[in-house]
Amino acid sequence: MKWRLRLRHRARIYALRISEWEALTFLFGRATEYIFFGIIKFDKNLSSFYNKAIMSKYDPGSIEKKWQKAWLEEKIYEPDLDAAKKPFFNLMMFPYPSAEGLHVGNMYAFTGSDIYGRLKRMQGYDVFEPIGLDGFGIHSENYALKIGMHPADQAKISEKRFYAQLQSIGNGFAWNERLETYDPEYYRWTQWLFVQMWRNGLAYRKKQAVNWCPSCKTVLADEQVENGKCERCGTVVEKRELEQWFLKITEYADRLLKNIEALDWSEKVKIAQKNWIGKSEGAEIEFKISDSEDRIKVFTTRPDTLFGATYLVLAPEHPLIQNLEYKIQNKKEVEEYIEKAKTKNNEERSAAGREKTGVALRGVKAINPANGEDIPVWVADYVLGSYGTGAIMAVPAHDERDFEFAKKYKLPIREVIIPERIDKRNPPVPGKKIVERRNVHAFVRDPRNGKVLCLRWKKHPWVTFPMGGIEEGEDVITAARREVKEETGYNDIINPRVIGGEVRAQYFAAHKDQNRVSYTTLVVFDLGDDERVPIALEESDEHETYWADSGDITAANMTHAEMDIWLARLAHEENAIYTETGILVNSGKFDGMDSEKAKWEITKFVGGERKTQFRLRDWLISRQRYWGPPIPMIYCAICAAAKKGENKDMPGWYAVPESDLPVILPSVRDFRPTGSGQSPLSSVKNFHETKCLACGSAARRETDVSDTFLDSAWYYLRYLSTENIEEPFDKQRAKKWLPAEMYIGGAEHAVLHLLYVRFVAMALHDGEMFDFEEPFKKFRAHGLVIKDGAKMSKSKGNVINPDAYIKNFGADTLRMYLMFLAPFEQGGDFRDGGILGIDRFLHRVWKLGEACGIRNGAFSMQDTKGGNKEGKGKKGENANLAALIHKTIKKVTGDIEQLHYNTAVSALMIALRSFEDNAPSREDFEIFLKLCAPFAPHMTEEIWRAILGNKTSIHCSAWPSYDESMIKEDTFTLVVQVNGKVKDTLANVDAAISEAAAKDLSLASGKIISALGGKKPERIVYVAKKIVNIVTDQQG
RNA sequence: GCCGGGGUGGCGGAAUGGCAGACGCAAUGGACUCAAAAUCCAUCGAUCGCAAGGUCAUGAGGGUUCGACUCCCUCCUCCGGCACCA
Repeated sequence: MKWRLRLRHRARIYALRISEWEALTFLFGRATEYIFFGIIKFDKNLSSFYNKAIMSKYDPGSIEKKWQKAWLEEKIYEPDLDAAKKPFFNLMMFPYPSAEGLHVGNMYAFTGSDIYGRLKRMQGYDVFEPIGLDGFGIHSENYALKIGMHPADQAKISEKRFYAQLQSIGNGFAWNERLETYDPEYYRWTQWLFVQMWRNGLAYRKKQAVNWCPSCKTVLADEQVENGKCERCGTVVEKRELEQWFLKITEYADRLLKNIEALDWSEKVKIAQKNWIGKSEGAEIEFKISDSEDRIKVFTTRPDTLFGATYLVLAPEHPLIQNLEYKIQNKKEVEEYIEKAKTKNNEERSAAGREKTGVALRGVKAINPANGEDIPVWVADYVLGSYGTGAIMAVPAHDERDFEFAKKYKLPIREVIIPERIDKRNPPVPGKKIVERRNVHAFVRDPRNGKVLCLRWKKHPWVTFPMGGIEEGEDVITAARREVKEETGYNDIINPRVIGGEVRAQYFAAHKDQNRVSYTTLVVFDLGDDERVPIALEESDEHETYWADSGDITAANMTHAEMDIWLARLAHEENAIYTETGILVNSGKFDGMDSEKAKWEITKFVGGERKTQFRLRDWLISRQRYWGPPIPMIYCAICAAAKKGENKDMPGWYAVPESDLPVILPSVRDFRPTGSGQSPLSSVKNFHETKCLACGSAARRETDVSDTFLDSAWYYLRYLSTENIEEPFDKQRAKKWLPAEMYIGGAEHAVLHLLYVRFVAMALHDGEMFDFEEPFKKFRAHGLVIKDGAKMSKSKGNVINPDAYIKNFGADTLRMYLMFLAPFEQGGDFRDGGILGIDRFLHRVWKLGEACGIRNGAFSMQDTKGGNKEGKGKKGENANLAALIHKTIKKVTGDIEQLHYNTAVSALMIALRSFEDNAPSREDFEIFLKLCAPFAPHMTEEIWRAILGNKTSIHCSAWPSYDESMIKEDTFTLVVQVNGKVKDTLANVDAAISEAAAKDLSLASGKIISALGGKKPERIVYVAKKIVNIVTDQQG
């Protein structure tokens, strides 16, 4: 595709040259002709050729470079960070420099963000749009490893390349404030941030099972593991017991969750964060161990099902297993199971279709505190050690996982919650007697044709299955058989199956004049043979028997209020378990109670405690890699032995004093990851050997580096004070510029960067560094640029580099094309073909600009005659043009505010066409040019300054405002419908027309008269300034 | 499985209760040209019809409404996110 495009483009340029040459020769020819004949006349044809000959060609290459340089010199994108009156922080996610350089996906995001910023700048805000590089981290390090370069050298190369590319796309970046996370002047403060966390008790070290990527040879945070795989390299992650540094993000779980509600952020990011934080409300309940002082605490969100808890399960990591050793009779078996569970990697543990495994702790019994029953205790790896208390009560009747496990190991299943339905067709009548009953419904199917045995009631509009009450001492199947025989006479019914448990229903039984509360069981039979016994008269008086098609057995056709539940259970048969809330049964004194109420009543009853659990876990920030900021901590073994240190829970650990920061990442030749759980720095003696700050004895520096996401968790703050060597950021400036007005970036960071950055801001807020808790007022996730139906990625080989497109068409064309593809927040398909449409558009704008310039005398060789001729005699059109201009201002402004760039561009295209037909005044054209400026900053600047002769940048000019009264039209097109179908449109109807007049006008239309065909209008609907709908009596 | 977001011409998309397909791409025809390119003009959902005009069309089916791409219900399907979280 690419070659074809290039060819076309070359052909175009070539053709352009020819046409210039042609124009010149033609001009010479005609000029001689005119001189020869002595005719002093410029005809229109000639003047247009003349124009063509003198006009410059739109050459984005030179124009773009020229203005990029001029903007830098004039500093038009550098707001005064201290004195700005209307600060507007327009932030975009900074890129991590990758091997391929900037790709179209990055450019898409930056352009979208920049257009928004440019609108705000022209609206009079002091827009601050900084840029930098997130250059530390595994991503960059792996690339350096691959090409055999040192990451620091590689960074310098990437830096140059990225900045050149970022320069070429024409964004209004504040280049003075750029930053790189690997710059010691930057990571000095990343380390400072860690020290603040440490001092505030938010950083700690702990040994636990962590995610280890065997390919990246480092540990990872939970957020960096996707489906059990490393988000960087896709390798299956293992569990390793390691001592690591964590940041206590869980301490902020509740606030992080609560604040989400009020954020003006993309909804999908908010939802992803909510899910990730995963708040669950429930209870902690203690189970005593028989003949022991030990207790097992479980967390459950369903304490209402406690009476149905028929066993307990401990996670393999659960510490109590060690305590109970003396009681466990099958110790060896249990130990083997635990050992096996440990070595299982995440994939095996979570693979689809996995089967649950477990081992009973023989000799250990727990006591269900609700009913005093002895229940078995199992160990199984479907229970996670890291969530809740690492132990659960299993309620197989009401939990799918427990059900699966109980079925496999033949553990008892006891139903304690049943659904309830209130019959909408025969609702309970207040004041009537309430009678409780146990019922059966018999579902009898004829296996030959699938038909189902039903009753049609004679005195009531009911259709039911054979049904009735269960008599004293009778079991459900016997009762169902009896009812079928009594009511229908069928005697040979076989294969009885009870489907699920009881369902409670409340209804009014009209034939008995009482309200019923029924507990009904569904029994399914197959029909054996057609033989029937005679039925009693009182039965046949009540109802007739018939066979219904299985398709007619629906909740709408059948009278049973439980029908929807029956249908769901019939579809699943034996696996029909009920996991929702309902009414309690088999639960002693709580029988009949509503689940929601029973949750807390039962918790209280057994002395449990209400508890909130979060799914979120602490942020693991150590990395056993080289390319990152060393964690600024020192460990002294002597102090540790003496239990001395800055934090009594972690004796021996000291933070590097702020005055000693940064701890410089030493330049070492061998920076490869070791794979031993130690960082490469652990072998650099002169790095880690140091003295204890407290006692002066030999001590060791921490050799792990911190996660890249810590670098990016505060970068927006540093942008404000890149020159400041005294402090990480200037508090006054932070107060002035933050929270940022707009933040644009990818949705893939929903639970990574966007969660961490909120956490860090909250922690700094609590450390009284600033007033706000949330750093970004508004966040919008941009869509992805798709190529050939797939996300752009190196492995798919469909990454598009913008450079070639910028070279061929110019950055302006590419910018506008990207924005025109699809709604910005949705993303779109990058196809080579579409760009030509924008290319044409910009050439037309250019031409119009030059024509305008000529008319206004901006060119030395002016064609006044031709210009005047075009400009005059079209007064009638000008009123419409004015309305269009105001409409376009409104549309473009509104669309940019909402990031609907594609429709803004479309509005500009419509306006351009009208301008071409109507020869706009200079003022009108300038308005149009301003509207284009955010999309095509270079070309509009060239026209604005070089052609129209303005002295200052278009990007600092005032955004045009519109006048609502100019948009209002005097007339409108009235659409006339007959029975909802358009039959006529009446143009130029007075906007002030009355309803009656509009109706009369419509009825007078010839087309309408014939469409009505003599039928009388029954009703006429009129919607002001839009539509008349004539409804005739034929309409149903 | 659960939670989001989609499904509209040959293609990208527009229209959030009122003329479905704005705008653009591609395609076709024409003008200009010795010719080509560029440019300009016209056509461009399907179908019936010589035409006027009719009929059908926004994933499928139902519903609400004078009127539904738009609101409600059921289902199909694609794309994201989470996934043994008790």
